[in-house]
Amino acid sequence: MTTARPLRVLLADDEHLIRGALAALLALEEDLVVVAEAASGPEALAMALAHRPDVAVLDLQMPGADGVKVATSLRAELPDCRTMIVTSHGRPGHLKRALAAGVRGFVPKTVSARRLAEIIRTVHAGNRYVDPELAADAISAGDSPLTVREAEVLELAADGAPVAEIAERASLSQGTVRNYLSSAASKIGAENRHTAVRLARERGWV
Amino acid sequence: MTTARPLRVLLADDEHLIRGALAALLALEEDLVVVAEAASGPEALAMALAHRPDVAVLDLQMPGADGVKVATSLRAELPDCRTMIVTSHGRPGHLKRALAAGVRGFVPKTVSARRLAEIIRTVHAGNRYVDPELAADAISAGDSPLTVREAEVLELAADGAPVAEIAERASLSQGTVRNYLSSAASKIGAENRHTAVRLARERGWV
DNA sequence: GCCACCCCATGACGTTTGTCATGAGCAGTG
DNA sequence: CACTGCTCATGACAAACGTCATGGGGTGGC
Repeated sequence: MTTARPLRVLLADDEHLIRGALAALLALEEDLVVVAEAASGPEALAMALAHRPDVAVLDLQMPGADGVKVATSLRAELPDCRTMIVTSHGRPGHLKRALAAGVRGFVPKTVSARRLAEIIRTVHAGNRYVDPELAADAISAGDSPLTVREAEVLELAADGAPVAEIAERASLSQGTVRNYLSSAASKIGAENRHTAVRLARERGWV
Repeated sequence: MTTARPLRVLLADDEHLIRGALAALLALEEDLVVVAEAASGPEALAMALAHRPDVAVLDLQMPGADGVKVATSLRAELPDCRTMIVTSHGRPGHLKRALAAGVRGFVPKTVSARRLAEIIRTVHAGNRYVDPELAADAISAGDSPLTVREAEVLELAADGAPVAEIAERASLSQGTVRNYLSSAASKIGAENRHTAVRLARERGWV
């Protein structure tokens, strides 16, 4: 039999320990070769352009630009490169954003390395793979009921700023801000904006 | 030269991917042997009692019981076992809690595997190792200026509950709760309790 | 034994929110 | 074109919140 051309992988994760360990484990798979590693979003992008991998395995949380942002850029600049996201704490909204960005694989870090290798092959073959549990969460969380402005105002309220400050930053009147916060909270089912922010965060709506 | 007795290591992390990868990397070090792995706090404890490792490498965030809690239990039940914490997002307060629990090593996951192996040896030799950057953060964050009750009330306020609910859960009058929240916020330098909660969290005071 | 500090409470005050009614301008849809 | 839904605004009222003054009971230090 002929030796197939190896599947070229880019690995991006800001934690050296994990990235290195992962590279070592993936190296055990004969058909995979890690051609580049990156510790930040921008670096991942640069590395991808330089080494043109078949599959980019991106951590969700990285300094500079998160995995989804990198995936979006990659899709534009390197369309042949498949992207997938690996994450510790997968929230529903992330998954949705990722799929919208053209990501083809979304897995939590609780999978085994062997399984990850399989998924990399799946993704490379042009198929998609989404962790069943995360998918279920995403479905049960549903779509955001918030309008654009409601989400916007809620986000500005995220760090506990008073209404006056939110109004200024959003260039809205204080009354309008309070109306939006009120309707957002009632849609979410929260008693006040602070729990509303928390719940919206959990569901990936902000 | 005689072959020294290998250094027995317990690895606890809820992310299979990372734990497995780590185990593989540490296995490359000739003097280290990973004798047990665990995916949760209670499991880590049970495994430690069963296998009696020399050093327990614990992830900070695990289901069941976090790394520091496990370390506390280990100190009581297996005093000869040295403990160390590995974490992704190290906040000052965690470090403080960890040291108080008798943890001898505290490192972020941004270190390399080789470096981790060195630190495991350092810890086993009876020395301590704390990541310099985390140590600096901890020092600059300083000690909590909050009294016991202030911290307690602040914690109850963490999820955005109204004063009435906090008062009930703390068995205090609403007025008292508001006084504590007020003084806590002013000590922290926050404008309201919500930002106070956030800042206190960041500094590890709750 | 005085003093400092924490704990808990009460009452009162002004401010900030949450909520509701109401309405105008402006999309997109059937 | 009528209708619906989003955006933005105003005004008003009740509830929640932040702040201050005040006071009693407790613990620990000097």
